[in-house]
Amino acid sequence: MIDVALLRSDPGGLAESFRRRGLTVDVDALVLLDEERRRARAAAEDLRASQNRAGKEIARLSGDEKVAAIAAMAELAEQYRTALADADALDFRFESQWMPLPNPPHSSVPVGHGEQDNVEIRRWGELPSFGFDPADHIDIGERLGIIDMERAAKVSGSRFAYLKGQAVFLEFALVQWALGRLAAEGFTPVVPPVLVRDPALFGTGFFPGAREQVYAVGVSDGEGNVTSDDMYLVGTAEVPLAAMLADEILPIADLPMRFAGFSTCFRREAGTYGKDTRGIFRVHQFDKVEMFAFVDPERSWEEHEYLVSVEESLVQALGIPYRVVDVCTGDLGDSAAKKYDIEGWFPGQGAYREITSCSNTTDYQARRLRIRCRGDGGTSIAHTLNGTAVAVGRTLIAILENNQQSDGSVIVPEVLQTTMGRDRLTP
RNA sequence: GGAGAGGUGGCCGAGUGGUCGAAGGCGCUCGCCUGCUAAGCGAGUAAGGGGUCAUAAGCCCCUUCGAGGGUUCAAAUCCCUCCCUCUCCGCCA
Repeated sequence: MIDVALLRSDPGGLAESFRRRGLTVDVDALVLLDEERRRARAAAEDLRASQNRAGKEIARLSGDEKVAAIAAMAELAEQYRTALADADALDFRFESQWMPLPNPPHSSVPVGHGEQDNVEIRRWGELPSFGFDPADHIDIGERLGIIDMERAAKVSGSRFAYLKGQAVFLEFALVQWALGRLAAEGFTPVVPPVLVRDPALFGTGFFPGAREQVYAVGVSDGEGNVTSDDMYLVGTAEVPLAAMLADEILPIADLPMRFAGFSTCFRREAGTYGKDTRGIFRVHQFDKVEMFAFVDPERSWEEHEYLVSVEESLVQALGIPYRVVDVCTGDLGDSAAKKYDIEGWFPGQGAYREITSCSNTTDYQARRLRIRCRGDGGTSIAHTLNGTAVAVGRTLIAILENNQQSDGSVIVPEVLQTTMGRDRLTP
C-alpha cells in the first residue's frame, strides 16, 4: 500500500508514477475522495466527542435528572451512528481503490511494457562452447535418469516432475551450500510454514491482485464440492517470511534483519498456457532458498544492491554465465519499486533466462503488514526486500546444460562436490 | 474430534456497565542521592488516525483491553461469530 501522504503532498508525481507503469489512474478523483472521507471522519468524531462528554455527565447524575439526560441522548446517539456509517463507507470506498495501486517505481527504473524492455546492466562469465550440439536439460536429465516428467504427468498432470537419484542429492547439496553461505553472511536460516492464511497474502501484495496464481486448500466431499479452509499454498517463502514480523515494531539498532527461508513453492501458472512447456523451467511446484530483509527505510537502496551482490556471488560460485537486468516498469510486480533479475545462460535454449529475482518493495508490504521500526526520530514504516538465493529447478537446469559433456555426463560445480560426494553425474 | 479455562500496556497482573487508556508491580529512561555497586527518592514511559498548523513544536479530538459484529444514552465489563493459548479425554504418529 502506498503512503496516503503522497496523495496529499504530490498527487502529480503519483499520477506520473502510474503513467510510467502504463496505468491510467484518476488521481484527482482519489484526492477528492480522500478529502471527503476525512471530512466525514471529522464530523463523526465530533459527534462522538459530544457523546463522550455527555456520558461522563450522566454518570454523575441520578434520579429524574439522569433519566431526562439519558432520554435526551438518544438522538445524538442516532446521529453518531449515521455519521460513523458514512465515514466507514467512504473509508471502504477509498481503501478499495487505494489498496490495489502499485508501488511507485524508483526514478531509475526503465520505462517499458514487458520483458523485452528490461535493460541489461552487466554480464558475467564465458558462454560454454561445446564440440557437439548441446542437449537441453530434459534430454540430459532423462538420459541420466534423474528427471521424470512423463510419470509426474500421470500422477499430477502437466508441469510437475519427479527428481530422482543424483538430482536429489544435487538439490540438497545446493540448498545446504546456499544456506551455509547465507548463514555465514549473517542471514538466519528459516523453514517457514508454506500454508498461510489470507492476511499473509494480502500483506505481501499477492492478494487481491494475483489470486488466480495461488492454490487454495480445502476439504472435498468426493463429489466435486470443496469447502475452502481459507488456507493457501505459498508461491514463495517471501510470504511467510514477510508476514513473520507483521504488527511488530523493530528497534532500528537491530536492523537489518536478514533471513534465508527454504520452502517448497506452489504456483498455478494461470495464463501461461503453451509457455515454457518443456522441462522443469516452469512448474507448479519447486523448492527455493529465498532471502528476505527488514531494513531501515534510509538504507533500503544499499540493501538492494547488497542482496543482488549476494545473488551474483552464488551464481558465480556455481559457474553459471549470467547477465543482470534492470526490470522495466511494465514487468515489475505491484509491490516492487525496483527489481533486478539475474538471467542465467541456458545452452539448451540458447538464451538467458531468469534464475533469480531481487526486489526492493520499500514500505509497500511493510505498511500493509504494519511492520515498523523505532529509532531516535520515532517510529516509521520499515522497508522490506526479497531476493532469490537458489531456485532449485532453474539452477539445476543451468548446471545440467552448462556442464554437460560429450559422453552425456555432467560435471558437478566444484563448490558442491564435497557435499555431494561426487564430481560428476553419470548415467 | 469432545469437555473445560483463558487472551488486558515492553512484561506480570487488577478490573463484571458510567468518574477506566485502564490500579499495583516489574522493566526501561531522565533527575536527585550515594566511596563504587546495590538500595532509596522524584518524574516520565503505547500505537494509530484526524483537526489546528509550516504535512514543525504545541494544543485539541477520536480509536485501540485477541479479531469482527450486536445490545445500550454509555462496553475491557453483557450477547453472537471467528482466531489463538492452556488443561483433560479421544484419535493418529
